[in-house]
Amino acid sequence: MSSMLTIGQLADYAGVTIKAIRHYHQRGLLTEPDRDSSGYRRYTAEDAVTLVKIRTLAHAGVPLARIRDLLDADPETLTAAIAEIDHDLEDRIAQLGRTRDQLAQLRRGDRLFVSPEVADYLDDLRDLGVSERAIQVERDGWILMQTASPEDTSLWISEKRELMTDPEFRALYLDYDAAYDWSPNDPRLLDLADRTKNWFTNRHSRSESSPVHNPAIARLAEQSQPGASSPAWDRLAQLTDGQS
Amino acid sequence: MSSMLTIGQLADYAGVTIKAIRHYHQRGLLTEPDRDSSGYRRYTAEDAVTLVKIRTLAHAGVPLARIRDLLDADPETLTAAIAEIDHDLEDRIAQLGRTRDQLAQLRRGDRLFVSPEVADYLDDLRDLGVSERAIQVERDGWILMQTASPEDTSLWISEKRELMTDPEFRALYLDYDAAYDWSPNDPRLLDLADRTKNWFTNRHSRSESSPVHNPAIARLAEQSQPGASSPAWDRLAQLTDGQS
DNA sequence: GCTTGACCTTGCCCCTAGGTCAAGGTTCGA
DNA sequence: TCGAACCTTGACCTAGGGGCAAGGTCAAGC
Repeated sequence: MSSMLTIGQLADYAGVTIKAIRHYHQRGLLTEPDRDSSGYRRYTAEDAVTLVKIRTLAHAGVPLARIRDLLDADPETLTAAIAEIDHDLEDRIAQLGRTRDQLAQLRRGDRLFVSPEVADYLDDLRDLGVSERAIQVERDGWILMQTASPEDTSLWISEKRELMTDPEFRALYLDYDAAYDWSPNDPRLLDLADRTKNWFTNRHSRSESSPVHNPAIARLAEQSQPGASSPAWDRLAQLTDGQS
Repeated sequence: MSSMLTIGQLADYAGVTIKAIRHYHQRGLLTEPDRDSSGYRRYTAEDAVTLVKIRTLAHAGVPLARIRDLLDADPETLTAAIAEIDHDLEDRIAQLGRTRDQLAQLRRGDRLFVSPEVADYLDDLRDLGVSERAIQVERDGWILMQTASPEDTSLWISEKRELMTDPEFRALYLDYDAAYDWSPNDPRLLDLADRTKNWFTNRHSRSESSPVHNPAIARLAEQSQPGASSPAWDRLAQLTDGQS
């Protein structure tokens, strides 16, 4: 009977590779057909139908073992299974859409690496004119904070945000940022150290001190990064620590 | 420095498994960090950033080897690569949508297994009142035909369609279908055989014979399927062959 | 001080869904 | 009749981890 298909013809018809068909035989999805006189596999139209079913389910991401079971399940079970598979597919499509969004964020900056509220905060710093170096140090600090106690991050962020509403603090922040590159002998360091001590004193009198105001936190985050300090900052640390 | 992450903390932060991180170390995607005094890996915030990048690209289906290259590529190369990856993702989403359509067809019938024009033809047969058995035989025949010479199928289908516009042929087709279950001694077989011979005679006189009119084709397709003949049909074959 | 549970370490084999040779035998078309 | 295109089995390879074994370590509670 010449009206039977070779494995290559079957593969072309169903849009799969020969290797895939042999794999399906091995997994018991498609029964091995009879061989012709030269040992070639010869397939029927029914095999083609089964193979198209297999291909469709496999493209939908159904594991081969499950496909095997579905192929000889009763129609209701099959219908229910297809509904479920379709649902999964819908979810996966949505997930891929989300991945595309993340990919777009990856292209644009660091929004992806921290929680949205931290990202907003970093954007605000950027608007204030804070250097990229400082922002990176901040970002890394927040990442560490989030791993340590994710629930608290939100609170800490809002406290830091409030702090930033104080013009004097903002000015100090920016000056510290700028001072990073100064010479340790720069006379402006003395003034900056003075203003820092004053700010702390006033702050203490105005409200109870909360952990976020502790400069140790900032220093911790900074020091976790190599190159996060500078001669000028070391000098500043001396000037403020020595007399507080 | 306690502000460094253990592998578990890092994994939680980035939303991957510990095993995946170790796998990324092995593949050179993430450099092995320093160990603490007890041999535990200790990670920095920078590692977290890198890991989130890796996770995002991996979710997008980028092979790990490619991710490794992208991680230390220059920004333009990266941007171009991301654009390309995004494109692929778009394609894959579209493909999954198509798979969903096919899944829906799988649920509803055999449309999926043959080309649309064959499916339309089979639907017409169904409307004509042809039995499901016969339709299955037809379907399998068309599948074999499509694998043998896909380009010609369209032509053959239109010829068969035209044939079906002949009321006498339609009647013969339906009667043959019905005769499948008859007893080989059924007197109606004689009449059917006569009408068949007459039809062929008239047909021959009306137009030149084209291959599609050759009943051998139909018989070939039928015989490729076990149970595709019956005592009554065997008798009919005798009655028509014997005298033609 | 001891236990318990949660963490970390390396190493090994296992999985899916095939792809890629290699080393032949077969069939088809010009 | 000859080369191209097919078919056969077998063995090995791949990505992206999962799971388990057989430990070492750390922090909390009693």
